[in-house]
Parts: sequence; C-alpha cells; structure tokens
Amino acid sequence: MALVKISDLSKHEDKEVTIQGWVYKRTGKGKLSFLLIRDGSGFAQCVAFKGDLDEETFDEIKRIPQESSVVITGTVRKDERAPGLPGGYELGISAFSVVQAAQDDYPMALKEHGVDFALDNRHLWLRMPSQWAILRVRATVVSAIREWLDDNGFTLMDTPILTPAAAEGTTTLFETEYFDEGKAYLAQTGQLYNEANIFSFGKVYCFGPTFRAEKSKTRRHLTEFWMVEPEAAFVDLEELMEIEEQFVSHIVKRVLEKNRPELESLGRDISALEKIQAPFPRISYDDAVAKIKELQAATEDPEEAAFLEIEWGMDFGGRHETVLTQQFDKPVFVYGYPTEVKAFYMEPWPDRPEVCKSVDLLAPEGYGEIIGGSERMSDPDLLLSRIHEHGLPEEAFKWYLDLRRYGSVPHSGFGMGVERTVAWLCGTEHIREAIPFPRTIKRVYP
RNA sequence: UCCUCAUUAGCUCAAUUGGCAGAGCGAGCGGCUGUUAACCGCUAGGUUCUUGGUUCGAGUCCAAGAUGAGGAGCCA
Repeated sequence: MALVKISDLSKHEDKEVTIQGWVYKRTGKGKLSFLLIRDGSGFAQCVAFKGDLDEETFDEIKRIPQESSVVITGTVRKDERAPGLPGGYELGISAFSVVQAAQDDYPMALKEHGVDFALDNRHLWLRMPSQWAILRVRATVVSAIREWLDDNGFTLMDTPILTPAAAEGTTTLFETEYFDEGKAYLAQTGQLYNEANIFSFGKVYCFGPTFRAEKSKTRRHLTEFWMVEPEAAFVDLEELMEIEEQFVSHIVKRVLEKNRPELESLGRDISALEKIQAPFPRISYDDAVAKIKELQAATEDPEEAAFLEIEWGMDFGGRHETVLTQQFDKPVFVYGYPTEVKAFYMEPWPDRPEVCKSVDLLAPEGYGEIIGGSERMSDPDLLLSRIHEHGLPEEAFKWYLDLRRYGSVPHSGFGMGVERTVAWLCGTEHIREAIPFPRTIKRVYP
C-alpha cells in the first residue's frame, strides 16, 4: 500500500494508504475516536471505530497523547465533515503503530496563548496550524522572489554579512571583534556592494539576513530579518517603480495559487489580495503630506489628530502611513521624500535639491512600508560632499566613490522586507510570526 | 533612551470596599458511534513576579526592584 502525504489524500479516494506524522488533537467518543494528524504537508482527521479494530489497538488510539509520532494505515474517505488542512478527506483507521508516545505534559494547549509564553515555546508553537500556514506562505514568498528576479534578468550576488563600517551611517549595528583588523559589523544592507556588482552584471540582487541593533520595540521590527535587495543599472526612478509593482504583483499571485488553504485557515480576506495587481497608485511626498493634513483636519478624535500632526520635511510615522494607505486598496508608492530624512546616497530631484529621488512602497490595510528604494546618486563630487555632511569616514567609502569615476550610469534599487511582506499577506498582527525563530531586542531564545 | 500597560494553577483569565485562592482549558480516571475549542461525572494541580512597608488581616493599598509587552525615535 502507498505511503502518501496528507496534501495528496484526495488523489487516493477509497484506497488504503499509510501516513506518517504526529497527533495534533485527539477526541474520544465512546466506541469512536478521532485523531487529527499532521505530517508537514497538511492536517487530516483519522477515525477509529471500535468494531473495526482489535481491542488493544483501539485502546491505544483512545489513549495516545497529543504530539505522539505515529504511522497510520487506513482507507481514504471523502467526507465534508472532516476537519483539516486542506480537509474534506479522512482516513478510516485499519492499522496503527506508535513511533514514540509523547509525554503527557505537553505545555501548549490548543488555545490562545500569551506572547511571552508562545515565544518561549517557539520550538513547539511552530507545530500549530496558524504558524504552519504563515511559514508556508513565507516559503512561497521567498521562492516567488527568486523566481521573478531570476526570470527577469537579475543575477544573484551574495553580499558580505561581515562588513567594515556602517553602510548608511544612521543605524546602530551589531559589533564583533575581527582578528587584528579591529571591529567588524553585521550587515544592515548589501546595497553598496550591489552597486559595485551592477557594473559587471547589469541587474543583480542579494537576498539574506540583515541585522539592526536599533532598540526598536514594535510589531514591525526585528533585529534579524530577511531582505531582498535588487539593484539595476540604467534604471531611473520611474522604471524602478514599474519593476517593483511587477515584482510584488507576481509574489501575491504565486501565494494565491499555492497557499489558498493556508490563507483561508488564517481567516485572511483573500479578495483584498486578489486586487493586488500592477499598476499601483503613485503619490508624491508633497501630495501625501497635503493629504494627511486633510485627513487630520477631518478627524474628530483629538488624540488621533495629534498623532497625525505633520509638517513638510518630517518623515512619516506609523500613524501617517496607516491613514494614507487606508485611502487605497493596493500598495501605494510615495516618492520624492525630503533629502534630509533619507540616506546620503540618493539622487537629488532636478532643480529641487531639498527633495530626493526616493520611493517607498506602503502596503494597504495599515501594514505600511514593505519596500524602500531610490535612484542612486551618480555624481562623484556631490556624493563625496554628502559623505562629509553625514559625518561618514571617507576612507571607508573610497571604493564606493570609485564606482562613480569609472563608467557611472543612472541606477536604482530597493530593499524589500520579507517578514513585513509575509505579515501583510497573511494578515498577521506582528512580524515575529513571519519568521521561524524571531530575534527581537529582548529575545534570543530559543 | 523615553512613555504607557501587564505579571494569580501547565495555559487563558476571574476574585465586589482590604475579609476562607476560583473557573474554563490542559493532565489523570470513568462514560458516550460523527467529534469540529465536543459533551457529562470524578481526581490532582498555587512562593498570587521579588523585596520591604501600612494593617487585626494584603492577590487587592504604598515604596523600590525584576521580567515582559507595544508605542515613540529609527527603519525593511
């Protein structure tokens, strides 16, 4: 008889098959016992009738503790009552064997848990359907990212994680001793290296973990997170936005194709995701500020109005992004931020030096920034003066300035946060659930 | 770093004005042939975050501390 995955049960209707997995839940009903089994590919109900089995086996099933690892053989039945993921099919048990009976003190009840308890038990929390669903979506997001970039002429270039100095000069970095060379720092971005790579490969991307030692304690921040950073030569700001909207649309499309049961199990509003197709709306920073002021004036709640206080030149806070994105049912591009609130390497707007050619992509439903990008500065003299203005060590950027001396071209790139994207697509409250083992300012265990 | 909030059974929470420490889930035992967070009966399970103070009496009031959370700043 065939060894099958739960996700394939529907292909074996009325056949006897064997599955290998773990007991997620057990419900006794006298002469009937229900086991909800998970095997990594999904969750399926297995049903034991006392009359179909010898007494010893039925008794063993009736008493099997949650999380025990088991091998079950049975006949696949279509039954609308059968719970599971994808569900709708169940196994009528004919043979049952235990690989290991779990201890009966499994700490995670099949209930809501507080954040602290859930995170202390992350190694076990991962077994629950909600976490399984979110991390399956994450895997699809990652493969869709690579697929789209690989298919659209971008070459993967791995950039270093150990770096000699602050790349952007703004954020606090994790520091480590590096032999006799002094300090090294965990990378906060691979962008500067990618700017070198494009002069050999044209269009490139790096994709890996990124580290920020900022003491950010919000639902949108991790100290270790995954970021994909495409960078392309001969691409200006307008073309960059076109790349981003095609890229994001493709990721959403793949998730809708591959993870519909997962999204449904999470209670995600799928129709909201079906609207995510290029083109996305574009709004200038100037207009966005005007819009926020308008929304602030219309607010009756004085507390909310205070949060929405904004003047031209300020960066957006979380509240600003929320009210702005609520005006759209797709992600929205905000471009042309004030030079002062952005990184040193962004190309100035023609005839408006106080504005730079930057663009952020804000996800709808209040999720906010998932992408930050810009057209990069191509003039070596201006770049050098910016490095001085930001108090950055010129010596560390010598190679970076070289790029502007030998065949400089207009070029652009962006960084997309994987966990923020996954949290948005799954409708998850906090991005810590969008990575298997989150690292936050107060947590490096487990 | 700052602001705000939280901490009671393994988990999620309740406990009136300061007056005997409680429930549901989970666990164990028993019952039930379709459970969907099943249901019914019984049993076990407590340093009420810590230290000090006020009081006849503190889970509750006061002080200090610990731990955690999510907001600001910063960013993806």
